[in-house]
Amino acid sequence: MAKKRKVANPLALAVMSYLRQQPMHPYELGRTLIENGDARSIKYNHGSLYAVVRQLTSAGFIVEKETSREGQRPERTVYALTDAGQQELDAWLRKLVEEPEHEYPAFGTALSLIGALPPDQAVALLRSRMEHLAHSQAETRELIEQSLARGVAGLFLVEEEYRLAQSEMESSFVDDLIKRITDPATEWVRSWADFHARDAVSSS
Amino acid sequence: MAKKRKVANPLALAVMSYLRQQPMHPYELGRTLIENGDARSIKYNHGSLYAVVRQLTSAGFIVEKETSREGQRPERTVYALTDAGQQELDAWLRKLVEEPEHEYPAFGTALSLIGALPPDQAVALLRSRMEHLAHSQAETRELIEQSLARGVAGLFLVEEEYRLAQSEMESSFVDDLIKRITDPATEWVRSWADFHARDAVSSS
DNA sequence: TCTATCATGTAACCAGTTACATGATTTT
DNA sequence: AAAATCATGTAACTGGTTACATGATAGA
Repeated sequence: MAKKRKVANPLALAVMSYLRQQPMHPYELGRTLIENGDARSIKYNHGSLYAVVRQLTSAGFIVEKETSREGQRPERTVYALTDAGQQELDAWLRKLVEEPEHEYPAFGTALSLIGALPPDQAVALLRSRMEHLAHSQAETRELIEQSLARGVAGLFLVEEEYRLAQSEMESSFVDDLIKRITDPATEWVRSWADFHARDAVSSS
Repeated sequence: MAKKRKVANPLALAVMSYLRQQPMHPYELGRTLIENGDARSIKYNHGSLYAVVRQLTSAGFIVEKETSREGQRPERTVYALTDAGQQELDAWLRKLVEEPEHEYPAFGTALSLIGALPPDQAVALLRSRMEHLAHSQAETRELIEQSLARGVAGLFLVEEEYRLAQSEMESSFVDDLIKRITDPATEWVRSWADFHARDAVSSS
């Protein structure tokens, strides 16, 4: 039974990673995350950030370094990474890079229950999905090009390239799936359609 | 701002989908989910199931149909899908099939922070990942074949095929990434390495 | 018969989200 | 000078997970 991380939210990983460069206060962490574009791969939520910072603190991975107040603004508490934090960051990141995790993408869920829709409807929806995918791919490609043009190093685009590759593979998968469903030679479509034929009759 | 679903947990979708076939009690829903293999695409947790059932009930998507007690076993409460539930199920499933969602796969997170590791370590870990991927692909392929051999209809394997396709694309992406990192012609690797060279010296 | 596993559910706890608060700065 | 937005944080709520409880059945 794999030891659970004391703090499991990916936001915490980003927080530790930023704090390794330099101590910061939470709000600044959030801004960095956004500006940096990391919020595209790590779900960011203002409220969660403070929660995560609290958790990291009580786990001993970060410490309050100083508390300063400017004028009448709320206090800004600056945090720094501890030694334990360093180690946790390193171990966690390595694990993430090395070991694939079992995940639950929404489209997987959709596919596992798609039988609940009649095949012709499923096909129509899948076609529509293809268009959505094409749009978002175009956007991602543009984002990558613009970034390169602005001189962003390739290292920071790998993650977008990954997103793009995923999306492209999904497109071809869906394309193929549509073909299979609409191909009269695919035996299982028959029973699928029959199953729904009953419904259609009884609900009319 | 997209209307939020009253009940958002994917488990709820599976529950409604099963209840459309026939009324059941929660424990049976759980068993079905496992036997059926749907737990591979929908995260299942015994406790969450009861939570979700409660939520669906108070949202009016399912109702308590009867409560029976056999011997001294705990009561079994049987639930049935309501009309509102039917509609919610249909709308939700369609949306899931039609609209790609922005997601946060763990490897995306890893890639967005991989710069925090020195490039040679990154490469070593990525190589190791390739092996893990190969193993899990072999398992999935086997699962698919065995299922086909047992006469499972192709419709119920689409989701595993999707998982496999994803994993395969990840393999080729990682393979390519390793090549780029180790290719001396890739300019950005230089600055990446330099960045870590400082660390290595200062921590010695 | 003792122990494990199945069958079924409840309750306490915790992580994460939504909503609120409030001074400072910029825009209209 | 009113309105909007930024900067910074806290607090209440809720969804989901872990842990507990308990009778029934099956293996050792």
